[in-house]
Amino acid sequence: MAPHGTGRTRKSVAERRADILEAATALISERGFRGTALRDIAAHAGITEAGILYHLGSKDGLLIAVLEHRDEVDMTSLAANLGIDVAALDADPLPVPLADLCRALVERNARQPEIVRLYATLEAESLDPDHPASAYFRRRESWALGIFERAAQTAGFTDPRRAALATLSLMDGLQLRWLRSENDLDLTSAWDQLAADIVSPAPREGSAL
Amino acid sequence: MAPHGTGRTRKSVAERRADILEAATALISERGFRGTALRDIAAHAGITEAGILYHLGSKDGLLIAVLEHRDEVDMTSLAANLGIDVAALDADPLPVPLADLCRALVERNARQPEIVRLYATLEAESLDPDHPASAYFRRRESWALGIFERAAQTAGFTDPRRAALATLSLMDGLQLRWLRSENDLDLTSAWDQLAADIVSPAPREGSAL
DNA sequence: GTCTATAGGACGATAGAC
DNA sequence: GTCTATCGTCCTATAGAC
Repeated sequence: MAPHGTGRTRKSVAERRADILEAATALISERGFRGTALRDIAAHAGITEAGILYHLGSKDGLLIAVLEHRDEVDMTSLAANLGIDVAALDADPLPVPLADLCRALVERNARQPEIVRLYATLEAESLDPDHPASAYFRRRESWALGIFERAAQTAGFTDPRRAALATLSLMDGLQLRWLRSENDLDLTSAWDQLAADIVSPAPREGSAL
Repeated sequence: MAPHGTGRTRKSVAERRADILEAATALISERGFRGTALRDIAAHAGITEAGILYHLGSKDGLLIAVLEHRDEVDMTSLAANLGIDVAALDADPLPVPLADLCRALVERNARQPEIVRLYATLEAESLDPDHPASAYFRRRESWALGIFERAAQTAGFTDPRRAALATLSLMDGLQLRWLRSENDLDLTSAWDQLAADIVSPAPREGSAL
């Protein structure tokens, strides 16, 4: 059953939305949300400013749509890479140990630097409580800490919370460096080197975590 | 000898500059550089937009002045905290081991969250090569890697470069989390917990770095 | 040395034609 | 469903009065 009956529209609503979100994602990851004009997004999406506002309501609404769309895509591909169901990402004994979770995330991120930059930029920008994505990133942070903590439990860490905090922080910091000097730093191999001592629980007393 | 002879000016040029830089620092750390209007900085500094441009030349010039001013202040206080001379920060066998360097940095940062936020925000924003602070942050990154690497050498790491990368990344990531949830995270004690296994060289084979 | 006044754009959003 | 036209606001920067 088609969206509606006229049959005259060249692009469906969904296709338009996808075009807009794609253009917005690319530009916002380059210049930040506040540094990107609706005009430029419109030009890249082959539509006018008014057209965007018709589909997304406002510039803030566009940002939220971009983020939620990325979440959907990313969760699906993450689960696929881990060989588990999307729903299993919320399971309490997470069926994946910390090292595998990190490896999958890093591998995926290495393939999409623009997206990583989008999140890095917005994560910093949204530290301001007045930023439209502030609430979104607070939710996201506690979700991330949660899944990392469950993965650390699966891996057998004595202090899963601490392991989660260390791993997440190291990953964020490394990705920032990778984004700045994309040439002389390979994200995946750098991660493998740096994370070796953090990502697996201590074999015995002495190298704690 | 006073700045000049009229004796009528209520505030000296240096004082004006200081007022402007202080207001700019506070606002830019809240909203990012591109999200902050000259108008607002002027209002907070008790001056007009034209007044700021007279003193700093342009908005980009203001940003560079803010960053260079912070560098001056921060280098001085860092050296003082470490009990060494400012010039010694550039010495090649750095007279300070990695753990002490990190501890001093974290302690200082814990006392000035707004400044940490300024750098976090700008560091992300300036990933765009067109950003006015892009070159500044590239220089800063290689300076930081350099001093961390020398501190790692002093501490006796077998792979100082790797230790520097890991430590810097962990610190940046942790500070980002601290900024987002300032209430339930004490930066200094969190750092002490997370860094324990990274910041000192392995006593023997098994917990590498 | 600092101000007022204003130029000259870019911005997000709305109204209404098609 | 998408456009054109436009509003009102905000922006950086300059010129010139004081």
